Amino acid sequence: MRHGHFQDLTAGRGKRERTRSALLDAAVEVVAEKGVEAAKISDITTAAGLANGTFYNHFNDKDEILREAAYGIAFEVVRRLDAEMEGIDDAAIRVVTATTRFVSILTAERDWSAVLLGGADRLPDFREDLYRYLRSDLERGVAQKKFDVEVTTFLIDQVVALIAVAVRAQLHTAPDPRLTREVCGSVLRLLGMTPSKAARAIEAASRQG
Amino acid sequence: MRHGHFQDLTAGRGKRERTRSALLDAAVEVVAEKGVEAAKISDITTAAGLANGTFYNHFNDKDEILREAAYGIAFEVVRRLDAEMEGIDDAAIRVVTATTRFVSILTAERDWSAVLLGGADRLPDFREDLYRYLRSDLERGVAQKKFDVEVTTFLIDQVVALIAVAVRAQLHTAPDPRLTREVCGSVLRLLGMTPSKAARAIEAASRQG
Amino acid sequence: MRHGHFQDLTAGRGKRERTRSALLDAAVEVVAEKGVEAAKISDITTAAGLANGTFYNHFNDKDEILREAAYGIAFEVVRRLDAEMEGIDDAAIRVVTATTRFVSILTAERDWSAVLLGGADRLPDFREDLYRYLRSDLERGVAQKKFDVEVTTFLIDQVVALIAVAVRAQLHTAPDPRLTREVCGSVLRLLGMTPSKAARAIEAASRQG
Amino acid sequence: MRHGHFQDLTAGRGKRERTRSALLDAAVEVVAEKGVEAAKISDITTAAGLANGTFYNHFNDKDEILREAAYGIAFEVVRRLDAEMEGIDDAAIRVVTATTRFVSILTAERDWSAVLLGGADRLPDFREDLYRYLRSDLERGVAQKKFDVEVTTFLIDQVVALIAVAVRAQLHTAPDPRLTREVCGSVLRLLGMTPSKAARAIEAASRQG
DNA sequence: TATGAATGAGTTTTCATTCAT
DNA sequence: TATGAATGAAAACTCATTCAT
Repeated sequence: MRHGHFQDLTAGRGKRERTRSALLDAAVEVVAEKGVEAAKISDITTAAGLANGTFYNHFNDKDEILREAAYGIAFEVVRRLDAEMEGIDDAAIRVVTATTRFVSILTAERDWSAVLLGGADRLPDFREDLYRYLRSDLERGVAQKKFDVEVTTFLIDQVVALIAVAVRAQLHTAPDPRLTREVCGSVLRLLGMTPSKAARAIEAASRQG
Repeated sequence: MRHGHFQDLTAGRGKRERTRSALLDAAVEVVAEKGVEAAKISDITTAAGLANGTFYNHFNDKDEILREAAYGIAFEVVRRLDAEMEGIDDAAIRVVTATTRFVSILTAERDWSAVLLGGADRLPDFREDLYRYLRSDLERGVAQKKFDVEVTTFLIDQVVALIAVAVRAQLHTAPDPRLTREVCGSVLRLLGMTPSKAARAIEAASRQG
Repeated sequence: MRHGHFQDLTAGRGKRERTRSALLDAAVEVVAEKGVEAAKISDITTAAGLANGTFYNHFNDKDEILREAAYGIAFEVVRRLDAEMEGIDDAAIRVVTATTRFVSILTAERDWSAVLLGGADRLPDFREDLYRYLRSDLERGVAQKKFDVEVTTFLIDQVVALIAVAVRAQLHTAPDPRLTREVCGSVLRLLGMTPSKAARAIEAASRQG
Repeated sequence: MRHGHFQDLTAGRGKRERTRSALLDAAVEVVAEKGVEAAKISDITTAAGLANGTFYNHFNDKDEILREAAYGIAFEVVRRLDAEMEGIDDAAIRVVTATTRFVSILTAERDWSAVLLGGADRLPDFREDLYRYLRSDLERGVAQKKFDVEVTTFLIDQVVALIAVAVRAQLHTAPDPRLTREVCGSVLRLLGMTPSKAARAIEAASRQG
């Protein structure tokens, strides 16, 4: 363990908080490396440089720590996204920006993807937040006559799946902006834009970002 | 355990084959119920009505039986698909038909999805087959000027992800043809068709099917 | 482990039953030696000459094996008692005989006491049987005008407590028939007999036994 | 934790003493609730509203605190008993009074029983005191020709066992003076009094008390 | 081949005890 | 002295795998 998002959050805080964060960061690291199922409690404590039993001073079981890790990461991702979205009015550009940024965050913080993907069903409320968020952008696009679709949960599922493909594709290789750009095009076309309009929106977004 | 695909395949055959099939069917059933990781060897033998140790007369470990189950199922899915695709020339209609049929097979045989989804990376060669297959249809569509995209593996990843969304959406509910139809539209738009052309292609495909 | 009651019971039976019995006998032995709380699962399997995990092929936890051991022993004690009580009509002699025999069984099979005493509350139904049994003898004594008490559950509690004192007293020393005889007197006096009548009844019982 | 016997004892004293008492009271409470074996050190400190490690500033282990708690309680019980016994000459009335009072103390201070019963073998010297005490009353009864028994340790074991039955019977229900009275009769009969004389002694004792 | 009991390494989990603050 | 987080030995429990029948 070197540092980690959770330890950053609790840097000045009490010892308990810092140990807890060390465990959370270690969990993220271990899950990224070995997968959710293969991650043992002892892997986590070892990665955190702590004794085995210490785990149980802070969490009841693997599920609990993973849920919390996933939630913390999700929260941070949203926080970073939010910052970039402010002031963007055009729905297409919003979608492109969000997608691009999302993928870029997850390819920068590689370990996060495994926890987020592996813990998707651990985060029903986060999922709801994310979906509300996306839904508002999609509806804005429909209102702006940019998108030609009916906005349903099922549609959002599809958008999310496309973005996940982009994340996964860059998970084990160097980040490749072209893939991200491609998937932005895919999302826009999925939402009913023609290939050419989609391409133009991406162009506009990249100028603006 | 009642019957199962693998037992159908080996109905008249020798005892060894039939036992083996019972294990494969049981594995599919158990994985569908509890997931790949939670499925224990003993769950499989129990579901098959066999003794614990019998497993090792046929397979070396869980991975092996799952790979084989996934492969057998994948093979059967392709077989059924192939039958329906013959004689269809229009790429858009081919894609719609394949998608529709694929989803319909997996929603009919519910247990198959879990094995296929959970065993995706266990089937590198099947994946290749599937991708070659899809690729030819997509390229045909580009040649026919129906699709306006560059056909890459990454694009196929996206198409597959959309189809998977449709399967997953119907996994725990009654099958809903509207969802399947919707996802067909999504795929066609993803491939660069306009919403209206996509809708028309779906219409045409459903008349033809 | 040498032999043991439970292994005697399952001598000719299948392997599963015999292993199970070995565990039960080992549990009795270990509990007698270290007490209920200090007895570890691994002590039991070691005493039985089995691997650790084997325990869980037969019982879910310590409580379960102890409950079963206590029940089996209780059953056997009752069986042996029953044999000796047949044909005795005089209630006082019945009580003396039962007490004497009970104490003698438990001092002969030393290990049984710990399990029976330690598992008393694990055996609600056995307790009920035992109480019904005692109650009938006490009521018989009242009907015969030998005993001058009101027969209540609370009274039986007291009789049982006196007998337990006799068992405990001989648990860690050589059996001493005088103690048993003494406690028989105590029980009869408790039940309202005069010291001299009580003494005579004991005399009579010992002639008869 | 509200108050407790040990805190009463050290009310005005220094902090160290008061903390120590809080632990003792907590130990009594916890043992009453969960039993000796199940009581964890951390249960005790938690019940005392203290930190985990504080325990070791005062006691070395669970055994030590329980021994001390049992001793303190035993001491207090004897103190209260003594007060009531003064000036009673008749041995039968002494026994009835002691029994009645003892049971009434333990049913009033419910938590004490568990510690006393569970810690019986932790208190060899207290046991000796108690036995000397009882022995002198029994011998007095024999000298007064009230009791018709040989006074042995084994006999005292039996008397104590009967009293314990009365305590236990009222442990989880509301106190019931009839049970106590009943057990007084049992003790007197055990000691060789006839039922009618025993009844009269109890009558006399209750008039006197 | 099928059986299913036994195995024991691998993990989880508990909790008395230590120790820096 | 009090704190309470960390420790790690010890115990419980799981389950893939072996093997005698």
